[in-house]
Amino acid sequence: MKIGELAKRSGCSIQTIRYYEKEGLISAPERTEGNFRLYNSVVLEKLSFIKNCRALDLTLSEIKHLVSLQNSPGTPCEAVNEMIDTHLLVVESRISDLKKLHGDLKQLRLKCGNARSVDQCGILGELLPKLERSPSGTRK
Amino acid sequence: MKIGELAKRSGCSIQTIRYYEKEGLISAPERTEGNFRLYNSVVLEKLSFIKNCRALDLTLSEIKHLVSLQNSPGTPCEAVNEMIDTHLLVVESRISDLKKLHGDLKQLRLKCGNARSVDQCGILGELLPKLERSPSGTRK
DNA sequence: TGTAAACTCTATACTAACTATAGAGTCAAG
DNA sequence: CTTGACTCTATAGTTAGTATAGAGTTTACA
Ligand SMILES: [Zn+2]
Ligand SMILES: [Zn+2]
Ligand SMILES: [Zn+2]
Ligand SMILES: [Zn+2]
Repeated sequence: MKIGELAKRSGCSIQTIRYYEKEGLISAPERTEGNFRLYNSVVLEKLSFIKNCRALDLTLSEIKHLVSLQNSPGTPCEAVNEMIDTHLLVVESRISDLKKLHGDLKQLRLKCGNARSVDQCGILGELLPKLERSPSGTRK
Repeated sequence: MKIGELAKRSGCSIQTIRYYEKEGLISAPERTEGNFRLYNSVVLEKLSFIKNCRALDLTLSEIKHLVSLQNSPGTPCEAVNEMIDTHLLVVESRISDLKKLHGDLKQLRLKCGNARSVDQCGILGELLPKLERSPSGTRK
């Protein structure tokens, strides 16, 4: 199987497959005489594993770690659990950041109805820093 | 005020200020004889505006758009409202993606207790592609 | 006056995980 | 034998900065 077919079957793009190879997530395959990569179906499983991990937003470096763990089957799997736990914490904190952001944006949105002009826009006004507005005769 | 003082007063790093200048978010200031940037306090307001926008996770390109709107005060502010609305949608979809991810991770975490070995890890097992497991005598 | 410290300058490389070329080579069909 | 589809490597771009290197400038102090 050449890289084009692997791409179709795995759902990874050709460039992504070459990128994973360069990053050491999958091993370099044999080549044909003409220097084309030649894959067997085992790599499909590897790519599938990587896709599953990426769907959980694990980083490539974390995935690399998991792959290397798989290659030492006897060792305890504690590190896997810890990785997932850590990852959960990251995701939770991202969610709470985004919720705060969402609240802020909602509130900001309320500051302006339609059809004002830019200089009177309630949203832009809110984004500007709060200044002592000099009421017209005051100076610096 | 030279760039170091501006950095302290604005809370942006020196590199960030130069970066914003390069990206056209703030205008290039005067220079001293020795080619040092010289700022007046107006730029503090501009940086503050940018920081407020970044806190809402608006992109630099969106902020650039807002800045250019501010420079045409007469035009209607509809575009501002639309930007915030669009941004809200993006944030909402990120939140729901992350919630799904969180659920998936939680469930995955349950697949493994402590103290197993890597080859029997429930989490790794879950991440591997589902295969017809050949029960030992079966072949391809 | 000399010089050392602190500051600033530009240009470049790095981050993450790809994507998108350019330009060259390979292969199969007609 | 040529066309088209495929593949190769190397390089640049994406975002919003951060972090250098190496050079020049300014300030403080002895
Ligand atoms: Zn993680
Ligand atoms: Zn408005
Ligand atoms: Zn946006
Ligand atoms: Zn486990």
